Amino acid sequence: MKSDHQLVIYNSLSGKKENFVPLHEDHVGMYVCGPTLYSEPHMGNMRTFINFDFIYRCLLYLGYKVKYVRNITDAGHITNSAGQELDSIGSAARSAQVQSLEIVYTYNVKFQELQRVYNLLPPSIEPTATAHIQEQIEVIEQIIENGFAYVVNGSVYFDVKTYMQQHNYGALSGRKVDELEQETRTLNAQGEKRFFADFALWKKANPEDMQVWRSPWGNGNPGWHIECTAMSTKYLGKQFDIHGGGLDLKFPHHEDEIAQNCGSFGCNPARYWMHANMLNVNGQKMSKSLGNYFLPKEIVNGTSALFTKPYPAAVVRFFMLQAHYRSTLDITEEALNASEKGFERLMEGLSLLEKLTPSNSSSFEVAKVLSAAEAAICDDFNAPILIASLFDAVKYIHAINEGKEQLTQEDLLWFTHAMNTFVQDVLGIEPSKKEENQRLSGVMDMVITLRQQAREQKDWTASDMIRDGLEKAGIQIKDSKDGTSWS
RNA sequence: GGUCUCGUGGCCGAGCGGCUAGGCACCGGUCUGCAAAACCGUUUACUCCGGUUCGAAUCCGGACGAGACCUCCA
Repeated sequence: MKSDHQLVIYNSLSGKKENFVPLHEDHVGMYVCGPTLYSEPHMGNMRTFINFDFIYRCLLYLGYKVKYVRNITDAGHITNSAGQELDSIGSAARSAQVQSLEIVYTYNVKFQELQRVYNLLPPSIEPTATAHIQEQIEVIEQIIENGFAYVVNGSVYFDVKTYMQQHNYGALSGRKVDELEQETRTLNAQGEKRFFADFALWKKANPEDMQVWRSPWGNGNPGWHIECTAMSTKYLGKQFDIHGGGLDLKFPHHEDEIAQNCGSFGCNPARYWMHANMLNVNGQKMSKSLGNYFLPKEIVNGTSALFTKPYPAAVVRFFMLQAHYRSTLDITEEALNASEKGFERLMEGLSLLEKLTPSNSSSFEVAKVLSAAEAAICDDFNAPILIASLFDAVKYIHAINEGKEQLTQEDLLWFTHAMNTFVQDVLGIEPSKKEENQRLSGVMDMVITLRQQAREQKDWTASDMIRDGLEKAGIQIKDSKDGTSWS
């Protein structure tokens, strides 16, 4: 690790910030629960992926060699909370009258495209559940062998009661099983389960299931949580450094993952559990069931009913990083507009930085400005503080430009390189690329010359007509001492 | 109902015992033919009531309000 600051991470398991010490020096293994591809991920899903992408980038910045695994759920999850069975991938496929494979493939292509648009670094590996059925079966067999699961009528259930004799079920979510029991006792038909809190590791196939695999217990589907245990173990080992996901996965998904890992390999899979908070719309969690969601592509192409205009993906990303990953974030047009302005200010600062002229001496310490940014990264990946420190740096950039502050050639290069690293590599914000349209710029040069002539002749009517006309066409004229520019 | 989290200025959002967060908006200024843009400066705050403390937005207790999880969910 190249930073002077000690990296501190908030661990959901302990509820505290802890010094980060990787299992293997300079290496980090990180597993993040990815999307379920029976529909297109919405903006709330994207926030989680953006947050973990930022965390991934921070770790890389700090000099760690990171193995980042983010799974893709393409196997149907079966639930039977109230005796009602639901295969989400299967249902979507049936209604669309196409094979489930086709659905999953279609959404996967869209998801990959979204990752490019939102500038997410590709994970080291993106394993799919369907390609790891064998591994899942092997983990289940191990759990059975260890006595923490039982087979009933072609299904396999995790035996929470037996598990609790040796392990702490509820360590992550803070749930007590006897409390859970009081809550659920009245509701549900226990069915095949021996104990209400038991959960399915393998579920016997239903006649209408589209996805069915062979197993030692007959044809069926893997349970909802087993894929993550199988894939994280395969690619990162029985224990690794960081396990992340959305806050809503804490219980039961992550709790059950811990149980499965302890039940098969005897240890909690991850040393640090990290949970990203939700994206809210009007104070409520964005979710499919509430119907208050919009898609990441809709905000970019301006087709979301919530917003009056499109916002570049980089602006949306910037907006999200202005809040800490552990806080909820409310998305509104007003807030987005504020971020867009700030985003432009930062970008203009960066482009001005490239044009600064060096001096013989430096009037301030570059290291001090940069240190604040690095400290923010190390303090539980505090993106908003990082951004605030970059705005502080922008003030210095303008001061240098106005001759109020100076930097030597050497310091200026250092400053420039660091700023670009923080913005592009760490925040993952690509500077807005000006579309270099040769023909348009030729025309604009001419129009500006015409207007300049009118101005020199004090023909304000003509000059304002040109200015207003361009404004209507979405081109803004900027007059300054050094001449006129447009954007 | 149970478990938990949160309530910060016009908006979004950091901070989490003493030190300006930041962005946007507002206001003032510089610049300008007038604008716009840009830059500079700047006002406004910690839901309420108690307690601990020399000192609390920050810790403790209570009230009110909001949200999450307990069911697929990032």
